Amino acid sequence: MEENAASKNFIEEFIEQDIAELGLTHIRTRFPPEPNGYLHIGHAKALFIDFSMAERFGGTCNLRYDDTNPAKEDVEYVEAIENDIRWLGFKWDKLCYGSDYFDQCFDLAVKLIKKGLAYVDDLTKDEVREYRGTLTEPGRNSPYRERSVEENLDLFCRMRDGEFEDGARTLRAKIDMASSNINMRDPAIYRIRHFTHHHTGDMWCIYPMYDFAHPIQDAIEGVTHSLCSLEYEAHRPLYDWVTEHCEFDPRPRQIEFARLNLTNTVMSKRYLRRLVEEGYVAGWDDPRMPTLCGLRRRGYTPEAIKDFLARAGIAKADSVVDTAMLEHCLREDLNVRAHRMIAVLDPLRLVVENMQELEFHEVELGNLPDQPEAGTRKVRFGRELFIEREDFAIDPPKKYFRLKPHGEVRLKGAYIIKCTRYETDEQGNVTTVYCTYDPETRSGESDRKVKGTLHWLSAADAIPAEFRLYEPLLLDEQEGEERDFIERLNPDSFKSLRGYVEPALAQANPGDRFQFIRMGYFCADLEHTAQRPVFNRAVGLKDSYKPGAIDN
RNA sequence: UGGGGUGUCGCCAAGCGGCUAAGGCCCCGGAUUUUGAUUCCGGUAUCCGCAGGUUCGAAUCCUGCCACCCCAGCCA
Repeated sequence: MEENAASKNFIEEFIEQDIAELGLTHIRTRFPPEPNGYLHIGHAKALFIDFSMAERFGGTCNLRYDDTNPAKEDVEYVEAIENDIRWLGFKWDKLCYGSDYFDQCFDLAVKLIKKGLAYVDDLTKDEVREYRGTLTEPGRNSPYRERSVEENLDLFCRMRDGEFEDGARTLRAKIDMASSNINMRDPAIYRIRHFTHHHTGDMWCIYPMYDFAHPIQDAIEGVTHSLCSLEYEAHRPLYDWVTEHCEFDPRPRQIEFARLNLTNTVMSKRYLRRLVEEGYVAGWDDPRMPTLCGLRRRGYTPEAIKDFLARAGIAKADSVVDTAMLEHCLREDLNVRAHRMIAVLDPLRLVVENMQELEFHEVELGNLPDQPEAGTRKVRFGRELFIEREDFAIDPPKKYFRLKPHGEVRLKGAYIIKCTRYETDEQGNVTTVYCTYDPETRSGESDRKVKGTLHWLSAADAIPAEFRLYEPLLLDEQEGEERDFIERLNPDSFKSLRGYVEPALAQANPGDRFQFIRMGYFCADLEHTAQRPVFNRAVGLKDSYKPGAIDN
């Protein structure tokens, strides 16, 4: 794997600069998911950046649950998150919970109150909104803004002690209601939430806001670089305000990068949740989902995902990366290691007329091209075979290299056959194709060339299997008005086919990946068993055959 | 509209005042091929959002304009 050593991304440049100017000796980052959903490939980008930046400078990265809002979070997700991160192959230094710092957050809030930098506000949610002003007009000070330190301390402690209802009061940072940056107009830093927290139980009924808790968590853990996505850029002044006035030293630095977008894919948790809850997909791990569990079930490898992320790059420009790039990375990874097997997804009966009923010839197939050390396996060639329905055409288009009446084709690893005739049903559908094989053309024993090579299965040995084929969940965005994403859903994103696989595949375990020759890369599904084989197509092969093409 | 960002090939993305604007994906040729796969060669921006300016010289500096994204949660 060649590396572009010369080119650094902007985050590396910042970190190098900080190392040189601040004399940092240990770089520490953190990956801070909120446990309110499953990780998707967008999170994988953040993960990749957090871990790779730390690693590049010999530092470490913590996994920290950003769990300051008990109403949205659940333990169900914390286990799934750890599992997904491990699957990707990242190793965190410390496993932390933001909620483990609630004591410190509370103490720091008290400290700010004592410094005259925070106050308890009695304004309602609606009033706060009114007082905040707009993008163009400054806000007004809350009538409670000038309460004494003593009163604020008393009220804040009573908030903590559960004396007030949810929403009755908040603790606000006293900054500047006229700031051109709305995030600095006395942001709420604590709110009352009588809610059982998945990690701290009923210990607290007030919870710090992200903008207050996050910089504190970073500082406490000794995070040097807090890497996050672009939408937090406007919050950076507040992040810095918190670490400054809480008097942390050294202080972490927040750096923002553009999040990942993929063509024909939704990434927002809100939309993914709708897909699951409204039944458009089978679950969070539906192979069409961009979740890590979905990609895993689909057959994606951690290596392919990380390679993709590295290739897509890290920058600040909003972008939408072509899903073709992700698919390319998977093919490139699987090409060198997925064993070549045979599956006929849409079977058509082929009878070799010059073979006897119980006559079989054993032929050997290589597991990996150009890699004899990957081994071989033996299969039987017999009178009755299955070929792919699309590999036979009565009236083929030009440049059709497959089987046609009186045409010749090679059966992979076996013989060259010649089509003699075919039968159809009343509707004209082909039911059986007949051919003769040429005994002189056994694989490896003949120089005779024919243009086409087909995959095939011996009907006597083939095992019934289900194949699940996937297409993008979303259709291309139309020009002009934006539709609700539900209307963009691809009605044909999932198709199930009943066909056959070669006997060796019965031994496959869920998660095993193969290339089914000429059909694509497949992965044994979670539900796969020897009795009921099920394979998901992770990605098709590149295909330069264009049946409709006009040839000159 | 106030603030904060971003604009380099169809899609990502290098480039940080000086040879003919990296690379990847996609696409198109051609060679090899018992996967129309892989592999291998070769091709694809006289131009860097637009307009001015500075300079011997700019995608890189300056000015103005345009487009897009983010911020008015007691979400993260």
